[in-house]
Amino acid sequence: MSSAHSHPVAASARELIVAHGGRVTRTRIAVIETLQRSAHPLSHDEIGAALDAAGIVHDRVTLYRALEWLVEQGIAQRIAGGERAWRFEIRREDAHRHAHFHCDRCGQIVCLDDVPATPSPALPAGFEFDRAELVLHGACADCGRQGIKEGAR
Amino acid sequence: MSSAHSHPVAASARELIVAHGGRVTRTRIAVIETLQRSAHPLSHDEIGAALDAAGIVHDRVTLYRALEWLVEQGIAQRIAGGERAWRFEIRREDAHRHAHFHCDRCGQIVCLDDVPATPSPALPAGFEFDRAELVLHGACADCGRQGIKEGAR
DNA sequence: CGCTCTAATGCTACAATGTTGCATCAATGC
DNA sequence: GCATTGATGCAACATTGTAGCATTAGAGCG
Repeated sequence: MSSAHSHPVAASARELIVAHGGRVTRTRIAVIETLQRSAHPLSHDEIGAALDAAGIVHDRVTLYRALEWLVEQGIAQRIAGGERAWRFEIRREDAHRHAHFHCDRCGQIVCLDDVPATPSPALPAGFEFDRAELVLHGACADCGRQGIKEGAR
Repeated sequence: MSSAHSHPVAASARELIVAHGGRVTRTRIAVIETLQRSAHPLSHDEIGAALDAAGIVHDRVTLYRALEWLVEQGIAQRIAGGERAWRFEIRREDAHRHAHFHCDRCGQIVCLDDVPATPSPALPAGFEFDRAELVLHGACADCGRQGIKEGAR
């Protein structure tokens, strides 16, 4: 089960880890592969569930640290979802800076590969620009069809 | 005590509350005035501190609920800061949709009134657009001058 | 293969942020 | 002043994320 993705998997998890001077552990491999397989950013919780499903024994803290390391190494990146939990996705060279869509009904986050994240940051003097995060809010295709009620929460 | 702000206060807190069919309480008034006085979005914590400083007795939960109500009524709006805490600001008619800048060093959030939040949301079919949140990351004027080290966290 | 070194892990404990339930208080309308 | 009920305050809990530390297990080497 690794052929039907819109996002081609560039490097193997093992290669990525070694290339960044880290140790190859089951947790890191599983986390990277889970992220690579997913079409949208995942939360700690979702990644943890995926590891459980795959029978990978892991600790909550270990998962946090594995993700922290991936972000530090530039392998993955964090985005601030609509809720107060981080979400993670593999950093792909092709569509590195894209916007995200947050469904205010189901909480799902979708990558908008076509929408670039940052246009022209006209910042005040003295400010140093690093990156932009563009999150569109609304209802996704599934939720939108069911009619929008009671909005976000 | 309401003259030296860059953002002119449109309506009095009392008027705003009554207009939305709510009861005028000391907590709500203080929260609204605090937000109106601030040039940038505030977190629960910061608002709580402001109430304390003003001698307004209040409960943490009450503050959460007051803010929740303000957002429901459209008086205030929430933005997802870089950290996992919400930040709040008064919704102003003039610059309703502006971007925000998050300093990854000091955590401060600044309103970029000049930068519009959303250009052209070309969403996939079936998606319903509600609003956009554009957050630029980097170092603010104060932090940038001190040189950037150890990046975000 | 066995040994060493230390990066990662897996606890436990804790901090910060946010929510729920319920009894009490007080703003509003009469 | 009195009743009604929205708003508060408190306690208890849920979720998300961190810190400290002993133990485990990758990776390199003889």
